[in-house]
Amino acid sequence: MNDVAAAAGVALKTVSRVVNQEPGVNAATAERVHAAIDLLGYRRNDSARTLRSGRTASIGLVIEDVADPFYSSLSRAVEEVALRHGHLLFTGSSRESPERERELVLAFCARRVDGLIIVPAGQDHGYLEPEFADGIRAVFADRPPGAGCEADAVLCDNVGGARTATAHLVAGGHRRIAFLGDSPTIFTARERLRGHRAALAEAGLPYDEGLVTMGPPDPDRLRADLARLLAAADPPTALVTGNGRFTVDTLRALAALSPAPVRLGAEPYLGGLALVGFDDFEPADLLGITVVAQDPGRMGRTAAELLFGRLSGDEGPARRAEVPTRLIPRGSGELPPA
Amino acid sequence: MNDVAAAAGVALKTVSRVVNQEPGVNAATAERVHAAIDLLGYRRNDSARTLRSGRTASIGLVIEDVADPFYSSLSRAVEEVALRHGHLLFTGSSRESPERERELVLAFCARRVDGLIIVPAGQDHGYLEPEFADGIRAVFADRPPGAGCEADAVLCDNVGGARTATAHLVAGGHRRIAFLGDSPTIFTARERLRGHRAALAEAGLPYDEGLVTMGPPDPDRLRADLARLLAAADPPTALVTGNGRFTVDTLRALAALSPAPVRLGAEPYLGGLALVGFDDFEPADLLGITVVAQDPGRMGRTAAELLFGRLSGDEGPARRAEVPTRLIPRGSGELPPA
DNA sequence: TTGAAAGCGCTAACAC
DNA sequence: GTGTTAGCGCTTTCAA
Repeated sequence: MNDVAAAAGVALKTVSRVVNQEPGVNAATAERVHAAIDLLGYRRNDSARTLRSGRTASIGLVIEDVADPFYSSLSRAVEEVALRHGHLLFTGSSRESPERERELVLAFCARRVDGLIIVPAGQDHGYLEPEFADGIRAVFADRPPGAGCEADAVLCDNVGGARTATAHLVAGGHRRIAFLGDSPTIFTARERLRGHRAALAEAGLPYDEGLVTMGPPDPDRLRADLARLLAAADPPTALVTGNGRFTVDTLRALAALSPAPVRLGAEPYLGGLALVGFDDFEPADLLGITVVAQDPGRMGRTAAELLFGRLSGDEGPARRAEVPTRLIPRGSGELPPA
Repeated sequence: MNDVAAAAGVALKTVSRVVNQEPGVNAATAERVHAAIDLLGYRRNDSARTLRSGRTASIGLVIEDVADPFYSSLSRAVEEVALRHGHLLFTGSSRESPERERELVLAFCARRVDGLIIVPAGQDHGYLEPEFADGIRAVFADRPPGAGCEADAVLCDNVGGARTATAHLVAGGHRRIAFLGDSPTIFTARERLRGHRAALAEAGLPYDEGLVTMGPPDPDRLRADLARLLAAADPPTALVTGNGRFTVDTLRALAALSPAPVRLGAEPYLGGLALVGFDDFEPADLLGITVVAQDPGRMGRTAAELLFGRLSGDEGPARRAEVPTRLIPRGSGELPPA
């Protein structure tokens, strides 16, 4: 900037004004400065700008795994909003490790991001306290912050969605409905189970623990659990799967267990079992799978807009936003009990 | 840092040494400094560190779209390697716009990232010249840099993979094989078509332009093209689809066009049409779709490792790495001609 | 083993 | 409309 100023025969500050498009610079002077900039190939150093102004024009996003379609859709939406606000985006995957979540968040904070969007893996966010005191803002997405941490959160209507899924099957005449969910350590998994139970209770159906299996996504375990369920004296006639990955893995397991070839569409499906998946996934339409769809794009957008609201001075108590779900019937959830 | 130094009764520089784990600090002194750090809740400001030292310990990744499974897998691999090298990752999606690609890259450069991994949308990378001169390193992934830009690139074996796909169908007895690809403005689409043509030529089969449709991913266009192909006097007996999105959209179109219910597995499939898709996608196994799989994770890892090699002083001429493909037979590609 | 001083490239605050 | 000065928080260099 110094060199540019010298080349243009003006003061440093004038160059700064031109570069930042501040008003109050003579057009002719600005022209000379621009010429000098082009001549010298000058580009502003944002690190210095950041250091001086205190704002980095960047935000950090911590998710579970970029390669998971749910989170990558969320990422895209966040990226979109960030760019519209002139901010750049740091991304990191926690891989469901509280340790990594913390490291990533703190690394972003050390870079002095203006704000954070966090899909928390851990339950304790006390480590954010000093950052909050420093003025960093955070919005939690998909899962709430740990107890004692006052921060905005954007959540899916997990209970309502799961209730809808189960109620849909109940309305179709099913009485024995199995629930295959993620590990109960995960917030969304617990909430969805709650919704499932609520639907059963509303229908006056008993809650049978033998029809519930929850655990980390391990195809082998899932297949074993499913085989056990189906071999029982009184097997389920329908399944509710707790997220996109579980739905696909369940289909794989069923295909492996099924004697007859698997068929697409609204035909008798997978040995007559009905299925409703929580969370939509790419070719669920081709597979004829009924789902309760989430809206990761909307979740990301909502979280990002909430964050930028905070960054532009919106104070006030922590907010909770809830993103609705939508039942999409495609055949598998409309099969009558065998 | 000043405050910490005062609290610990040492000089600023000593705090710096402790924070950076530089050798040559008395254990007792370090202890006092640590105590002061904890007491004051001090965290280093990386912006200032960056400004002074000139290294940001961050890299920028520009891809086409985070929400595309191919690129999100690539992202995850890059992220993994970056973290292992103690670097943070800026991510941005160009959305196939050369304009946006350029803006993102330059924004990352203004942040003084140490290096870049770019999936280029544009053909002209002259704008990188001054950045290269400044010491920024770039590795291109999935597509090569525009002419005149000397930079490393990690590419998929597009020609070989497409040749394998078509040759596989030829070996199965097919003589009329349609190719449904992405817009010819895209490098990979052109290369894959080349591979397809090479396989036809090697089999002594004619190249029929009427069996090729290329264009941006638009389901309606694809369906119209497919309807036209199938209604022709001499329709194809097999299809090669040019990427994951096209494969799924082709299946959708076929399902819409098909009078009979669509079936999965090795059964007569989609009116007897055989299909090999370029690029694997999540439940292709469930759908029984034969594919030539790419390896986005390996591509991302290779690109990132190449970049970090450069960052640690590896000079020398620009390199090209090629990531192999793998044919995965699942039924749809093994159907005989109708 | 520790410290003092200079300065990275920029913007804020205030002259003129 | 333009310039001057100070200083953001750190690392580098050199001295003790």
